[in-house]
Amino acid sequence: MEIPDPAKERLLYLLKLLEKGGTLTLTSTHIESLTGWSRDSIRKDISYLAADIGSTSGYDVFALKNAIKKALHLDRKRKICIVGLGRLGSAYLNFSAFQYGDFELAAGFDANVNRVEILSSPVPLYPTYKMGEIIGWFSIEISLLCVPEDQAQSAADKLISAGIRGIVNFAPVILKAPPEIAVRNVYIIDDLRSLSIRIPSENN
Amino acid sequence: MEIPDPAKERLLYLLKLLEKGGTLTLTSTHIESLTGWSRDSIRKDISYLAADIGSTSGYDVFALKNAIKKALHLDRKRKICIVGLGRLGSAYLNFSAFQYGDFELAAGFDANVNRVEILSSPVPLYPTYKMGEIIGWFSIEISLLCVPEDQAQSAADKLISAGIRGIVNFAPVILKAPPEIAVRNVYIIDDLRSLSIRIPSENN
DNA sequence: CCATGTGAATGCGTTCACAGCC
DNA sequence: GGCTGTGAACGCATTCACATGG
Repeated sequence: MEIPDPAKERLLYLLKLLEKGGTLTLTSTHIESLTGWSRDSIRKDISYLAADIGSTSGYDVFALKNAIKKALHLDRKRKICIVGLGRLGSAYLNFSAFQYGDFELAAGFDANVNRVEILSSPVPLYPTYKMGEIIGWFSIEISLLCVPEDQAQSAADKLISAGIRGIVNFAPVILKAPPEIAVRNVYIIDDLRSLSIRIPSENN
Repeated sequence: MEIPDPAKERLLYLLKLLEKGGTLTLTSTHIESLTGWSRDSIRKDISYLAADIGSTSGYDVFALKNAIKKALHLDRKRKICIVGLGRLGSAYLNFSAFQYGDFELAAGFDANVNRVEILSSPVPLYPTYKMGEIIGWFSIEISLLCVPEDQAQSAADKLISAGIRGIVNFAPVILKAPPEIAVRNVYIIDDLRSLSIRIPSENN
């Protein structure tokens, strides 16, 4: 059974919830109170997993986590890299979740050779022109794009021709990329707008 | 006519696109090539705006921008604040888009009184215990929540009882909040996962 | 009563198809 | 041919309703 996209997003959020909460078992009613989604849709979503995780007394959290990870293909480590080692990029170099989590930071890139040599980092750093070989060599799938606005598109182009599959874009631009490349924009103004349209009010 | 949620999200993205591109006029076919959405749904989305912006030769970009802003209630400034003035929070204090854009930074808060007094900032800073009065006084609608993980929930509780309407949460926790409070989580691991499930592949 | 799971029914968002216009 | 705009048709996601089990 193909999982509908909205259901995938909910399952992703549910996974996050399960990873935090300390309980061993959880019912759809309980999840409803935590998320606001209907019991029915929660049961349906979980049923898409086609795994044997529910009993008459709720879901086994451990089994449910694994089933979601498996169904959404989050059950293997993926390699990532950082392009642009300014303030933001170099901060992510030492982000602890990239050292023990499911996303393994494999390399950092910057056009400034000097910066590449001077920065201390737990992973190897390279000048930008080595992106092509390194990304293929390490099988890097996703890149954080942390370069200044005016360099974002050209850096993205290099990443794409190097074979990247996904980009987390921190620059306030809309990247042009072929549809098979997954792009996600992280920019505070977008978030504020998205929140604004969800805030109900007298005059809104 | 009530605008469907998915259409709202597309319109928000379209607005961003319009604000970047320098053209004066745009057709649905052109937007299709920029976004990958179908011409049909684009026309339908825009028709929800019920504004007179399309002609036989495409849409007037200026009128379209205004119509989207109006329909999504983005046609007025909203006040925001920052809670937690560590690395991230204090960086946003001086973020230029908060000085000329549609979101006006009105205040910053931190539990550490010393930090509140020492930091230089273009907006007034207050100790946390003043949140209640200040948020009401300035009609602040949205807060950036930049405190450490273990303080996120209690800070959120204070914001909510002070009357905040939306929260951009940078902490890697799931905030408990009543449904009428809009919450948006900004956390890189979530973005990476969301990208991962959209990356097609042989073994995915 | 509580729970999961699932086919069937509902309802909503997208797509279609065509009218109207340049 | 190009374009917008829109009711109608379609298809998919959610909800319902009920079977099954403790």
